[in-house]
Amino acid sequence: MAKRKTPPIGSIPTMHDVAKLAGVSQSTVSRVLNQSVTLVPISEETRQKILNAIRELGYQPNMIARSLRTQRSQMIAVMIGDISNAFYHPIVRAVQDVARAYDYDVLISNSDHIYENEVRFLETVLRRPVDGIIMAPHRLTTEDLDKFITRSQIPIVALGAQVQHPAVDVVGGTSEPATYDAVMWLIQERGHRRVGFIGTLDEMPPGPARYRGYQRAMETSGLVIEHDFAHHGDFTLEGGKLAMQNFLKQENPPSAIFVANSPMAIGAILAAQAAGCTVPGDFSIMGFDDIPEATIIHPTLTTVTRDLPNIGRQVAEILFERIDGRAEGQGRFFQSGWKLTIRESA
Amino acid sequence: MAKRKTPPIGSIPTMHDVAKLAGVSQSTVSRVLNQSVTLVPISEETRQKILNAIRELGYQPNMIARSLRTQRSQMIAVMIGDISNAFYHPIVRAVQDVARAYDYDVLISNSDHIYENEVRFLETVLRRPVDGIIMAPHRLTTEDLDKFITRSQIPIVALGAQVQHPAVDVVGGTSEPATYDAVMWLIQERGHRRVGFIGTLDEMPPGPARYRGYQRAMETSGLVIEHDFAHHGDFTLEGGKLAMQNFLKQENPPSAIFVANSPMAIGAILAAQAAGCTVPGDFSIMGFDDIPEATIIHPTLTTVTRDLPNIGRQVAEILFERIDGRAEGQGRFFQSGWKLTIRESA
DNA sequence: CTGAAAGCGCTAACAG
DNA sequence: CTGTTAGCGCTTTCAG
Repeated sequence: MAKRKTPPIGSIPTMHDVAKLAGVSQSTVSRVLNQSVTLVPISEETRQKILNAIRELGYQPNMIARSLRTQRSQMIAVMIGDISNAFYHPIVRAVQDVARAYDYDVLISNSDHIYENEVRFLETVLRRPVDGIIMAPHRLTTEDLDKFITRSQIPIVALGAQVQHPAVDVVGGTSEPATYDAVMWLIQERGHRRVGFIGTLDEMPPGPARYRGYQRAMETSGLVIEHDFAHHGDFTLEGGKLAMQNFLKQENPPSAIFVANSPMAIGAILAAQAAGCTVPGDFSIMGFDDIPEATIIHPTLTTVTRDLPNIGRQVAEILFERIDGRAEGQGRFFQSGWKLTIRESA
Repeated sequence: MAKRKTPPIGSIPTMHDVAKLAGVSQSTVSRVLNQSVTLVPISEETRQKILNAIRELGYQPNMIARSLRTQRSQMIAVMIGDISNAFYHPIVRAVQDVARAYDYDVLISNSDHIYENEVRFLETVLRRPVDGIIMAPHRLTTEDLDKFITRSQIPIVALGAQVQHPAVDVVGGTSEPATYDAVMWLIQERGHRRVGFIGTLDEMPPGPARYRGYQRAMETSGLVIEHDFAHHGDFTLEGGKLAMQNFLKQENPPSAIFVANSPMAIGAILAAQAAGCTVPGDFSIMGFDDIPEATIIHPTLTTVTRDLPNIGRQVAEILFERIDGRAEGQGRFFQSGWKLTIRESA
């Protein structure tokens, strides 16, 4: 009696099937597939027999079984804040490219900046162990992260310096200094004295860091932040509109507004124009991150520009350094660069 | 001698650890976790002991081991054409929401419309068996798909009617009729006699279907498609600019242009304006799919509008019907609805 | 009501 | 150079 039935048509062949067809043992098949790992040589003859059998059956190794055995999943997880925000697109694309080069698959998750979703993401990667994590946490506390890290040991790279944990690598730290630069430029190059701010005023990153950069630039320049100079915005285009509408109601609004991200900056321009104001005539407006919409809007948007594809590559390479054991110990910090892209809106 | 060492700090607990702590066998733990499956009742006392142990250890079942055993991965894969194209965002978001409700994870992959990437995606889901696939194939041949399907048995739902396979469910079929409607509107409501077209003229979907809709509307109206009325565009904003530049060079260009997707339509508007032309004054321009950029551009873009979140939900629900065995047999076809969103550009 | 045992497909010692 | 064997963590008969 056969040990194993002929596999039903359409069922996926296993290593066993390959071994049977090639007339060798299953472990020999495994060896030729992982030749790099084993130092043991294999006779060219059996190698060919096995390779032929593999081709004939169209065999593909089952990653699930392999993962269970090796305790590696060949998969990394990425949590982004908002799939609609073009800021993330070049980053995701770059991460996928790097992962592909390392022969890894990518599990993408979208948090929509909601705390429950961020926690759920952590639970997911605990149940479905991935080999590494890239995330842009907005709501997660350092405590949540700490609880996760002591349980999981999975390397994490965070996008944005809001996270403070001795074990996680961080790429970011542009918010404060880049905002400072941008606001200084508005003041020194464009001669503004009354500069406003739209961004999160609550704890949600990267709100606070960008606000601090704004504050420092104003102070350095000896300018005061008047009572109504800063309005809250939720980092969406609609949020930018709402915030701008607050400025438009004011008696004596700022002449320039630094907006903490570009979708909001575009919303602000649209709201100003809807109210019959001109940009940059009545308001100079500056955004953060150079997304495609920045050149669709009229006037085109002046922005703080980071090299997003490069950040994506960096973040992924840093993660793979950990995964491959090329880096160990304390979490590292990488500051990414930026420049100002001057267009029409400021 | 202990059968199993105390798990090292930071290592993930297994069902075995839970069983030991609760003083029961591992299979009993499995039973309380899958209570719905088993019909066997479990004494409230052991149930509680086990639940407590689970809580104490913070145990989470290992999905990889479960998958190997059950031959189900609790994961679906989604292949989209272009992560930068806002068309996909509401769809991806809806799919994630539905998947979450079914307790599934989502593996997202970005093909960038490149044949090799699409093939690679198929290989990936063969090695890492997912329970279902949603894809927007652009370059894959029916033959590629057929080869895959006979090998894998994984249910597939395709977005867009370009795919013809007896086993795959399709959601789409709007391209031809919606384009027809849109072009008819340009002719009948706006009085255009000379209507042009930007889209793929090669085989790449959804180019041909939209071109056929355009053709039929022109014929029905007794209008001729002149030699230079249709230009090729690659479905990106830049591609739209290039195509428009061709029209701008012409002696006697069309007065209205139907553009096969909205990023290209925006590129066309930008190119026209850069050349000193006005929209809709010199050219009426109409796009396909209502993306956020449509209301950022000035003039705002008139589009064919599909209910994208609804399409995403539909596509996911159809897939889960297959996965759960609620649907069987022949691939089904679902036509999604559309309407015209009239704005300023046409 | 609960435990023992088999086995999903694979890798990695350990023997030859 | 190659085969045998023991699990990875889990579900699911099969016995009690």
